[in-house]
Amino acid sequence: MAVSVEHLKTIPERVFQQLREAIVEGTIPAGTKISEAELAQTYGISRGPLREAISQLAAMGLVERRANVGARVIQMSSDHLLDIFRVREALEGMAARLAAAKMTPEQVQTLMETLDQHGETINEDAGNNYFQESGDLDFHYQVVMGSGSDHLIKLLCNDLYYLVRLYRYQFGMRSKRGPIAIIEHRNIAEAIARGDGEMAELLMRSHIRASRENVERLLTQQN
Amino acid sequence: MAVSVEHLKTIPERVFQQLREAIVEGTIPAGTKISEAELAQTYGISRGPLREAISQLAAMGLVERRANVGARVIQMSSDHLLDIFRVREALEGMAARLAAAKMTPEQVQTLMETLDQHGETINEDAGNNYFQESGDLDFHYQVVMGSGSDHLIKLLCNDLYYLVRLYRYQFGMRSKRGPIAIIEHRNIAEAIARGDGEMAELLMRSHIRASRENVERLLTQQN
DNA sequence: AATTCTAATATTGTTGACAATATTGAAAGA
DNA sequence: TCTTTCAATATTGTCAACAATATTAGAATT
Repeated sequence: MAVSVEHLKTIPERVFQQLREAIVEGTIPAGTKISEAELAQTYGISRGPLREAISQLAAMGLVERRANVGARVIQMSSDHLLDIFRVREALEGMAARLAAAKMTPEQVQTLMETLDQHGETINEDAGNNYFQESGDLDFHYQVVMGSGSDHLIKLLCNDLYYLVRLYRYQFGMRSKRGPIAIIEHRNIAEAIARGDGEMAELLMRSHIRASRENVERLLTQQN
Repeated sequence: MAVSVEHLKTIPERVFQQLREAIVEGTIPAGTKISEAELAQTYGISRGPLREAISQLAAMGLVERRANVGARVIQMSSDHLLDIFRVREALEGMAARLAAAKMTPEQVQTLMETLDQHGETINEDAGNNYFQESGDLDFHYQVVMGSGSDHLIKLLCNDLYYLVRLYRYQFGMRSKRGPIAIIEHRNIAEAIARGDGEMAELLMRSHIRASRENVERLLTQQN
């Protein structure tokens, strides 16, 4: 997922982004101790800015920090994961509702084109993999941006979606919901397109709830 | 509002809390430039830990930071304020739903007692002031804690409620919704008590929406 | 062998000095 | 008088050394 890199002005900002990506992709595996000395050397910086970056990671829940002991990459539990889905259901439901009222015709147009593209891709690779990884969040991302709510954008795009990506790397589930999910996406997009916020919220919540229930199922059967 | 002070282990944590309180209460007024040198001297610490504290404040949206320029206390706009209400509606609606499923009888008991107390208080001072300030957030706080969702607790109790308090100090509106609000609180609590999550969510959302619409009204008539 | 204590080591927390950037204000030119 | 330039100043960003705390390893004791 491409990330806009407008202002890597300061070292903490740059290192924060790099560490975040490394953690999300598993380059730094779950549970790993974050050694300040080691990382400082790796990035060729001093420990001051590094510590600020680590603070940010802790604030968004990617690492857990204990005083005088250090930080380690979060290890996501099932409870934690399901909890994230519930927050997403609430926030993204609201985002869809607002998007229906605020999205510009251009944004709606782009959204529809994205869905067309996903439709083709999903036929190509017979389903789930690519979609699960990248396309799904693309859709959600656009809806949230369309809501025009700075708070929703920050909470979802800057924080929660990174946790979602982390979970996908860590748990690595193959969901098979791809074909169904894309239909649900289309229904949501259409509700947004015709300005029906009530319905958009309803459908978005139901979409995310279904996703959560699917994960719940997979979790119980693999344990 | 009393704040649990278990771990002021490290300087950044302690100073973060102190600054947060000072900003919320207006001791450091909106728009004020945060001078690192000055504050470091005030608190008798060096700039390193102070900067970490400021980063945390920026992460939760209490100050805005620009590279090589500095941080200043946020000045809340009407849009910003209304945006917060929408996020609250989404998150607290979900919190109420979960609370209905998860709250222990003891927690429900405590919640009811809190409401009784508020009922008396509100009769005493004929209405709005005390309630608006402290009691209202008490209720919401308890519901969120009862949800058992770590993410909701963090987002609401650690972040958003401070912004809400900041707005109350900054805008200083007298709402007159006190008596109505307390009835709504009671209805929500009863839905939670009988385990009706669906209804609890509905009522909580409607409660917060009414609050937002009230603020919206006050904003347009005073401008 | 297991446990407790202690000293050595390693890691995080904090500081003060230095570097880089932005702001200010006065002088010069239009 | 207004604008522009540029040097002086102040402020933020970064670093490397020092202090405080936690972890580890080994010796002593049971």
